[in-house]
Amino acid sequence: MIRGQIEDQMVLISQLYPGVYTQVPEQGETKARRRRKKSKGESSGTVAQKRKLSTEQVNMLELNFGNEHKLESERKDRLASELGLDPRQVAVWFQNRRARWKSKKLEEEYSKLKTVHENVVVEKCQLETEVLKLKDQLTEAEKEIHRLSERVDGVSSNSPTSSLSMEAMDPPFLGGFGMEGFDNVFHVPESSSIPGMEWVNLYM
DNA sequence: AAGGGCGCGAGTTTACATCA
DNA sequence: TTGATGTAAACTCGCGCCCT
Repeated sequence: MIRGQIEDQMVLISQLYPGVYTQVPEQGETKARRRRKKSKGESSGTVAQKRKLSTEQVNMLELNFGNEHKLESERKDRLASELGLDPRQVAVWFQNRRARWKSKKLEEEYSKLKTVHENVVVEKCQLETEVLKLKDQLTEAEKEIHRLSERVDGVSSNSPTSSLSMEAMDPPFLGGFGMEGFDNVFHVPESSSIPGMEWVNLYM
């Protein structure tokens, strides 16, 4: 069916352009055309080749391209004869089509990476906010611990346990050690708890 | 190893269509 | 009508691979 339409079109084209695709009409043209550089195979009498493949030709080529992007010479010759084209035209079409395909792929890839990057940036902001929040909580916890230890000292200043100083009670990662170096790694999800740090959760 | 033929990718040129 | 712009077809160049 499509094959029949293509053949009809080929007949029409061959009537319009005797010497199919190797010449363009020189007289009575509706538009002035720039002269094309001669290709290797062109004889001195011929000028440019006909441009724009027909819809059917393109459809058939697209169908073939969909099956396989590479073009073996046997398939090229078969396609060329089926479509009434020069094998060289088929080869060129496939080359250009591969280039377009690659370009489109790159665009898609770029678009995906851009989306991923945007998501990562948002996540980074959320994590930074979380870190700030946790720092605040930590500061509050330190203050609370300080208040409690002062109360304990005041009540039993003479008891044997009174030697329990603030420094001794502090977890090693608090106070003197500071948190500056852990900005990027100290992330505690809101819903989770850390073994051995349950006391922190009391203040959350 | 050398060199010729061939196909391919990348980049460019050319012809044409479309639109403001 | 015309110039700008986009796109497809064709071209050029350089490279790698294969064969002799």
